[in-house]
Formats: sequence, structure tokens, C-alpha cells
Amino acid sequence: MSVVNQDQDGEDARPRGRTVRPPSWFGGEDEAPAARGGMFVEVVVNRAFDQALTYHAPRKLVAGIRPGVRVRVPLGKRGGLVTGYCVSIGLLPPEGLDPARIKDVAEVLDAVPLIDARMLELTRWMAGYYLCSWGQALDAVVPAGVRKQAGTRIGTFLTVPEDARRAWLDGSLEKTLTAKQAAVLDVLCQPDGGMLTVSDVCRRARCGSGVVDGLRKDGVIHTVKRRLSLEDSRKEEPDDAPPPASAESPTPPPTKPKLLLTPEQQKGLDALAPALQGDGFAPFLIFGVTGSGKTEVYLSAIEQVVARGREAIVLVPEISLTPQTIRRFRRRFKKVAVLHSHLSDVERHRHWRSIAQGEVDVVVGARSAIFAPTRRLGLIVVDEEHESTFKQESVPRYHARDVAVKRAQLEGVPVLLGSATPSLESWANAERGRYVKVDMPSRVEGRPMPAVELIDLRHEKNMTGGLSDSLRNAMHQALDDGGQVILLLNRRGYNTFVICPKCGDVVKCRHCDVAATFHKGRRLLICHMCDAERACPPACPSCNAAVLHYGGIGTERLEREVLMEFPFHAARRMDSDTMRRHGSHEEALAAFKAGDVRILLGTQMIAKGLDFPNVTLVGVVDADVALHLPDFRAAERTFQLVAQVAGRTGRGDRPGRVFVQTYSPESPAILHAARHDYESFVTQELPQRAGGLASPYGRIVRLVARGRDEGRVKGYLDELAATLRARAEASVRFLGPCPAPVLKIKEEFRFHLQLRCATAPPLRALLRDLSSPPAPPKVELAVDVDPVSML
DNA sequence: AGCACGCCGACT
DNA sequence: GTCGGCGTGCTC
Repeated sequence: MSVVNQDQDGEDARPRGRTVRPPSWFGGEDEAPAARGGMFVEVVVNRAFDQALTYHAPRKLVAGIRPGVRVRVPLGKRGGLVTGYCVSIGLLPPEGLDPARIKDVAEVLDAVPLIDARMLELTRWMAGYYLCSWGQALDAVVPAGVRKQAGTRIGTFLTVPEDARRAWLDGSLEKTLTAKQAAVLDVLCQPDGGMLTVSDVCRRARCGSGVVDGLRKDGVIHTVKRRLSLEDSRKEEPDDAPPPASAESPTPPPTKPKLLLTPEQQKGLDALAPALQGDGFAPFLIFGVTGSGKTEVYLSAIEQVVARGREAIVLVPEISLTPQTIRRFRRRFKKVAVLHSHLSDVERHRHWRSIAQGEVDVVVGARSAIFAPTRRLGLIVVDEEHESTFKQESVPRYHARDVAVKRAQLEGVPVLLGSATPSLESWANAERGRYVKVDMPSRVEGRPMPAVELIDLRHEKNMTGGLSDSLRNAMHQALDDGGQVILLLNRRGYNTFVICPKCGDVVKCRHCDVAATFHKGRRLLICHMCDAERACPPACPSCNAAVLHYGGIGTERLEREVLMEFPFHAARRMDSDTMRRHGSHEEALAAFKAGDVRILLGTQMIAKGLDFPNVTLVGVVDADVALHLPDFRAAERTFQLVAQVAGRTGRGDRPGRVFVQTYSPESPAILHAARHDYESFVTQELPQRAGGLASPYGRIVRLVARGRDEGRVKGYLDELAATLRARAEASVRFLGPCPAPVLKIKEEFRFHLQLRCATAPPLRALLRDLSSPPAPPKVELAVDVDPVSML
């Protein structure tokens, strides 16, 4: 993204308020350590301020402290202990800090640093860029399961002190002991008696724990506590989770692939080759149409890197983390770790450790996999880089694609951003020469792009359901010819709204300012914002009129229409309602692949990445769903969705067709998507962005205030906006404050304010300090840099 | 974030 | 005269 590069170009992003100290304070080796002995460490704690604090590490802790380990330190007047990350060590305290105020580190938590110097640097960049504290960035990078050391525990073991051991061995001790006590000593002084628990010893010595307790009281034996590693504790719970991915032998075993690259793929790979073989940051945008075989290019690129003994990270949107994708990587590489979002803490911890120990060649995962603790990273791939799921919607609100570019820069490795429909940000970066663009304009085996027909719903007569005559006829034809059909409708539920024909009110969620969706299967109105359910009201909640009108079509209703129209062809609905169960996703796709299901209909989860050669028809039931949302990316999203789903057909020997139903056939997003013409879309869309200082021409930071008291939220944001306006440089444009497009979610009212500017520094300067006016109680402020959702 | 310090209104 | 309001600032 543009700013990633702007930062490269010079101005560095430092976290707010952090004192950047000259390297001199680290001191040279000839400098005497401070009088107290030990060393001084800078510690970042996860609090709302992000000043690194200096602590003194007493002698006995010095050996264990390194940057990247966590420490317990006293903080505040009462000196309560908090956990923080050691970020640097030195022999002298920083100048200008009263030595008397420096407190001691209480404890070192990790034997091994959780992150290395480069990842520390990455988190510091994130804190500065995304306007969060360094501690928050660090906590995003180290999974909770790793922090909690999930899967490990503290064990208590018995030992015999050296003098007692000698006394036992020369026989002088034995006389003073009972028979049972002697048995215990015998067990503990065996060569394998090193790490035994009380119960181990009692079992072997055939005695009760009382005997052991007695010996402990007499001081003949001692106890030590030791943390059991993942492996150790696994031995004791043999029936727990599966072994780490690295240890899994893939099924089937990786075969040396027959390298059958198309000339275009080879050309693409050739363009990457110098970067893959060299050392250095090199960002690429792989612009390849759907079906051009981008994945094969990634795989070959990764192979080269792995062959050099390096590791690769592959980011994919969560939704395409399908068994299909995973199998493809497993087939090709021996040591693959897959990081799903639904791993348990223990599994995540295990993966982390195994990656950190260099047991993994390829890490495949969603968003947070960008933080994988690889040892010798050689390549980062971001597939479907335009996907908005790479943006995290909680603090720190990072964009994994942009973090990937930054990480690649810090590690000095190439990064491949791939898409058939690149984000305008990445496209602009390529145009500006920041990324090298690699074009893959044609499909493999010379297959044509599918023909796309636009169906103007304004002229469509007698539409009772979601399918126009032409689309329905095309479906019949495709099915009669033995083909399969994909129908996209990006809206769940049966009816999308319930309206009173008398007063015109729409039935809303009780907790959100959003129309409730009728789910016929459950006979309920469900809020798609907060999932709250309510019974279908017998009469209008506003005017009590007896009859309510149910309107709008969702996937559930489309499914019914398809079942009625095509009773002899199996159809399957895929949306988050039908795909709730684990494995249902895989099962549905398998049934479609096998041909048992002929019609696959669903939300965007069927629009992307699927590769089924027998699909000869794709229908977009309502291309306009996202087109009129109050978001400057509405057109871009619409274009991407239509272009992506159109790409699901024509992937086999038979040509594919696409029908796109719309009320806006002349809108550029839909028109250009129908022609598979990304560049024309971009050419007409980019100028629209420039005027409004929208991305990629401007930087946007969105401030959202929310709370249950509408007046207080509004008042606060108004006041904050006034304060900022007074402080802002003239180049900063203010949009708002105003109510957010969705005014209320889960009983909280939301107001937002957008700040836009052609460059980042004025925004950063302005937003460095948001402490005054302070948010009133029960009002929270969210700062979203490079927002992806405006709702 | 917590938590203390600090400087102006209505109370014993 | 004091208890307590929450604005301001600090946390090594």
C-alpha cells in the first residue's frame, strides 16, 4: 500500500511518543557497568501508552534476558507486576533518567525469545503506522496460546542434594532410614532417577506419599519445579491433539512435480527469478486473470526458495483455506504448516514452536500467518491480495498485505501479491514503479474467457423470483448439456426485509439500526449485524397493521426457487447458515466436484478460488447488492466479485458462459467486469478517487466513537473533531463528524469522522495525541488507519 | 488503561 | 474550613 512505500522513501514511522535514543547509551564493552551491577533493559508493556520503560535487570536475571523475552516488572505507584516485552538491553541507563526511579525486573518468563529483532522492528512499525501502542502490536504478533504457553505446565520433581546422594552411596545414610525411606532413596539415586514426580517415586518404591513427605521434611530430598515442554507434557496425555503439521507425513507423499509450466507461467517465473535467487526486498504484483495459473507460479517460486534452505509464508483469505488449497501445498512440499483460524491454543503453540525451530518449509495461513516466526524467511506470497479479509477489524487494525510488504522489506526478501482483480492500491503502486508488475493475461491451455451477458432487470417482465427467463433458460441448457451451474447471490436468508405496507416501516433488529432478515427454515427474523433473533411479528410493530409484506430475495429463497424449477437436478446451497458444521464446506464441494450436485448456489464463499472444470454456467443473481453502499470502494468490490465469480467457469474443455443480472448494466463496475476488462475499470475508477483524496490518492484515517448514550457519543466526537480541526494542517480534509452508515450496532450508537490527506505525515502528527478531550465514560474511540469498511 | 495529583463548588 | 468533582499527566 502506498504508505508502506512512502515510509520506505524516507520518513520513518515511529510509534507515538517513543523516545528514540542514540545507540550510544548501549555502551561499549569497555564501559563499566552501572554501580548496581546487572544491566538495563527497555521493556514495553501492553498499556495504552507506548513508551518503552527502562528497568534494571539484577545480576542473577541478566543471563536470561534478551530482546524478545517477556519479563514481569513492577509498574505504577503500588508496584503491581505486569508483563512486558524486553526490546533492548544495555549496560547503562538512558541519559536524563533519574537512576533512583529505575525499578528491578522481577522475573524472566521465557527461556527463549518469542520474537527476533526483525519482528520487534516490524511491531514497532505497526504501532507507528496503525496508531496503536507497541504493546498491542506485540500481542497481535505473539498468539495467546504461545503467551500462555498452552500445552505446557509446571511439574514438581524430586531430587537428592549432592551431600545426601554421597551419604546414600557410601552407605552412611542408609542406617538412619526406614526400609521404605531407603527404597525411595534407591529409586532416586538410580541413573534414570533424574526427573521423577512424587507419584513416580511412590510407584517405583511401592510406598505412600507420606514417606516422601517425611524425607522432604528432613531435608534428605528436595523438590524442583520445571516447566514441561510441549513434547514432555504430550507424553503424559497421549490421546490429545494431533502432532504438529511439520511432523505429519503428507498424504500422498510429495512427488517431484513434472514441471509443466505454460509459456506464460514460465515467463512470469523468469521475471521473478533474479529476486528469488538474490537477497533483497523485491515487491511484485502478479496480475493474472482467473484461470491463468497463478498458484503454479507461486508454487514454483516457493520451490526455488525452499531449495535454498529458506522458508516461505503464503497468505490466503480465510475463505480459500480449503482442503483443496491445503492438499495442493502438501502434495508439493514436505514440511507445511497450515494456520487456520480455528486452531486451539495448544495447536497454535505447537505450530509456532515448530516453525521457530526451523521444522517447517512453508507456512500457509490467513491474516495472522504473516507473523509466523520463521528462521530464514525467503519469500512471502499474498494470494488474492485485494481481499478485504486481510484487514483485521480489531486493534491493531492492520492489513496483512501491507504488513507483508513491510516485513519483506525488513527481512530483505521478495513478496508476491497476486490477484486477477488487484486492489487499486496495489495497482497504483505498480504504476508508480514501486511494485514490479507481472502480467498473466491469458488462461492456461489457451482457454477463452467466458462470454458474459448482462441482463437488464429493468426490462425484465414477469420476474416472480430471482431468476430471469434468460438465466433460467441458460441453466436448463447448461444442465441438459451435462454441465454444472454456479449461482451467486451475496445475501443470506429468505426475505431480506419485512415491511409494513401501511406505514412503510421496516422491521428492524431490536439492538441494531438494521433491517432484520427473514429466515424461513427457522421461522425467525435474524439480524445480520449482531445475530439477534426475533419472532416474526404478527402485526406491524409500529402501526399495528395486520399484514406485513415480506420482500427481497436471499440465498434461502433462491434455493427454493431452484428446487421448484429444476426438480431433477440436485442443488446445494452454500452460505454461512448451511456451512456451520465442521467439514460441511469440504463435503459440499466434494459433492459438487463428483457431479452429485449439479447446481451450486450461495454467497461469496462460492465466488472465489473454486476450480471445477465442468462448470459451464455462472449466474450472478443480483450484481447490485454492494454497488450502492456508502463506501468509496463499492464499485471496486462489485467489479471484483463479478469478475471473480465469472472466472469460475470455462475452466475445462468446454467454454463457459456467465449471466449477470443487474439494474445498473451501464455502471462501469459491472460493464467492465462483463468484459473481463480490469484495466478499463481502473482507468475510469481511479480519477473518481483522486478528487476525494480517497485511497490510493490519499491516506484515510477513520475515527469511530461508539457508546449507548447517543448524545454523549455525538457530543464527544463533535468536540474531538473541533479540537483536531484547530490543530490540523490545511492539507488535512475532514469528512464529518456524522452518524456512521449503520447508526446503531448492539445497542451502541456510532458516529464517525474521516480524515484524509494526500500524504501520511500530517495525519500522523495530528493523531499522535488523542487524549484530549478525553472520551467520556462508556464511550470508546476506534482509530482505523486505511479503513476497509466504512459502515 | 489505571491511578494520583490538583484545583474549584456545596456541605458538616 | 473540608469532601469530592473530573481535567491533566505519568507510568522506568
